[in-house]
Amino acid sequence: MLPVDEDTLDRTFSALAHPVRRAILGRLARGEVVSVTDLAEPFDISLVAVSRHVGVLEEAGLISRRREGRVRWCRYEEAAISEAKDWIETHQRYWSTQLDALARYLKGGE
Amino acid sequence: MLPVDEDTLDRTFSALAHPVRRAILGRLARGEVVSVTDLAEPFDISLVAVSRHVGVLEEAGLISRRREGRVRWCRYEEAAISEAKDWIETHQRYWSTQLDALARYLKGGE
DNA sequence: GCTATACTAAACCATTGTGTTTAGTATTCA
DNA sequence: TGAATACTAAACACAATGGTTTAGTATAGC
Repeated sequence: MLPVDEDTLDRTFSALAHPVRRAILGRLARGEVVSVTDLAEPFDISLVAVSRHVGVLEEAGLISRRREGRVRWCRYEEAAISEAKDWIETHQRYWSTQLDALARYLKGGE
Repeated sequence: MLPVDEDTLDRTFSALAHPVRRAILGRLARGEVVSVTDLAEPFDISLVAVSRHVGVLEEAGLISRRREGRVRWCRYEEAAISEAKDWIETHQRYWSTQLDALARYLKGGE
């Protein structure tokens, strides 16, 4: 696994740390390609606020936007979130290894 | 999988969004049980600042602290990060499903 | 060309985050 | 008991976040 830039992880985890952004990302992750206006519809905040959340997700590389006339079509990009998952899994793996070693020790194995 | 509280995810992802906290968590995830002073040693920031980072990790449930005399021993808690990973995997799963459906469609399957 | 639509930019405000230094509280050790 | 150690709390400064409203830009449709 390639080492991931710390700033990239900062941006990715920060982007995931807001419920509106998680909801937007969750919708896009289903494969929908959606305009900013449509993305904003379920929320009680202004379109401006949603537009900025979308910007944060794009900055983090979690989504991309394609311009078509007046509309910006948003779609999911898988690479960034995979890096976040990889970070978590790496540390879970250390943890599991440690637990396994403890289990073997307690069982009297080597 | 149990639905996870949004606030919990907010706290978990926020906690993971700082490089010092990821480094601390990474160390503890290896199974080490470490005092706050020892955790602070590699960093160029004050012990006070590190103590607060540790507090953020504990608030998020990612670690726990046990008091023993003057020393607070910190250790990894696996539950919280698993929930974060579950959130990511759930959305990746939707995405994969979608990709699979597309692949089947393109191949002319049903 | 004029108006409506779909945004984004800018300015503002309140809150939170992250660092600092200084104090305060336990606990240990001489 | 008195000094050193291992923190945590409190107060401060400053930047970033997340919301608002108001403008501004570009496109679409009449």
